[in-house]
Amino acid sequence: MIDNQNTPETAVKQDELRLEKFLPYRLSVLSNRVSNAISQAYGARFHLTIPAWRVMAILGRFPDLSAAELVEQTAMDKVAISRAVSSLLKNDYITRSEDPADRRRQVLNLSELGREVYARIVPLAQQYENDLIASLSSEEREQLDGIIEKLLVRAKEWSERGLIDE
Amino acid sequence: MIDNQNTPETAVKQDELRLEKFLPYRLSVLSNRVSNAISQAYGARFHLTIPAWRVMAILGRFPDLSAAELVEQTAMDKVAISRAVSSLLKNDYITRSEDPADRRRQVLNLSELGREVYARIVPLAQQYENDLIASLSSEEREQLDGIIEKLLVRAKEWSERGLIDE
DNA sequence: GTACAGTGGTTACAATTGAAACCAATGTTA
DNA sequence: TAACATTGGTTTCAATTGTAACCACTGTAC
Repeated sequence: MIDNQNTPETAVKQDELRLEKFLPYRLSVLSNRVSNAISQAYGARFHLTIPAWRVMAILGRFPDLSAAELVEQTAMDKVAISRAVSSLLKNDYITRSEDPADRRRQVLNLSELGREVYARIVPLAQQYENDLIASLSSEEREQLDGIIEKLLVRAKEWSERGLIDE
Repeated sequence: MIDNQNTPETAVKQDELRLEKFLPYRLSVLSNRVSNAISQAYGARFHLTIPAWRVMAILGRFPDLSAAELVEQTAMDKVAISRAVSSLLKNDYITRSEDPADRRRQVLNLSELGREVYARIVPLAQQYENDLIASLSSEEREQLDGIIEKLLVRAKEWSERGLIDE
């Protein structure tokens, strides 16, 4: 429908932006498609939102965390964590206990039920990841790993040290 | 704060998910950080949301599109496009004219002002992209390009043909 | 012609999200 | 000890987003 012939690969004006090749845009499309697909898979089965599943995924690996430590681990904001935690408590997927040493702090863990759900979702998630990278060679997978790591470092610097030029 | 020593690279239990290495998660964190940083840069200066800027970016390259064609190009949904278009009209960043051949269809274009803004944002966006990939070698940049393309194809198949196993 | 399906686009309403205000407990300074 | 800043976490309210219903117009079948 859209005539592309006037913008051949070899001659792009510098003052034009080829959105379909613009990395931030491609990352956004890719990430949204992937997250939506996966969350449909487990969301329907276990009534989990993306933030809630993330909290479970972290607690599955690192027990005895507080909400603040979850914030630190996930880069999610504290309100999102708070809501995810309260919905997980309603589902009985996690437990919460007071820290006697600091009565503001509340220690979170997967419940028995939560561990069961976790154990069922993990292979599902891994299956999606495997399917996603199925068309990559093993060299490409290693390359991707290193590249993403570098990009994450850079993007984190932006959020910590402020933006370019400012 | 979190003790990582009990999960060395070399020995990960298969029934655990190392979220910080899980590709969908990393993509999400990366994409959010990048989009937020960039949109802060142009959003503050030009009162543009991410969807609105995307519409401008497409119209800057492909004039005379209708809203439906924007949907096709961007993979955004039609409501988001409609809202972006109406806010851009308010800003006088785009123009809208009826298609005499089909009175439902409305043809969109950057206005004079819109072209000026576009011309100022494009280098800004490119600067961010360059900064993001600054730590990649030129080989890595090419690798990334090809890899993302493959991943996008796969993820698109998910959204078109339904999920794995279903 | 009139019916009726399909398309372009907007509106309405509910769910999700984010920013800021807030409460309670702790730490720090004097 | 009293004052005040800090931290952990929740609530409130407004902005953003997604789904579905909707209106206007077009194309096709009869």
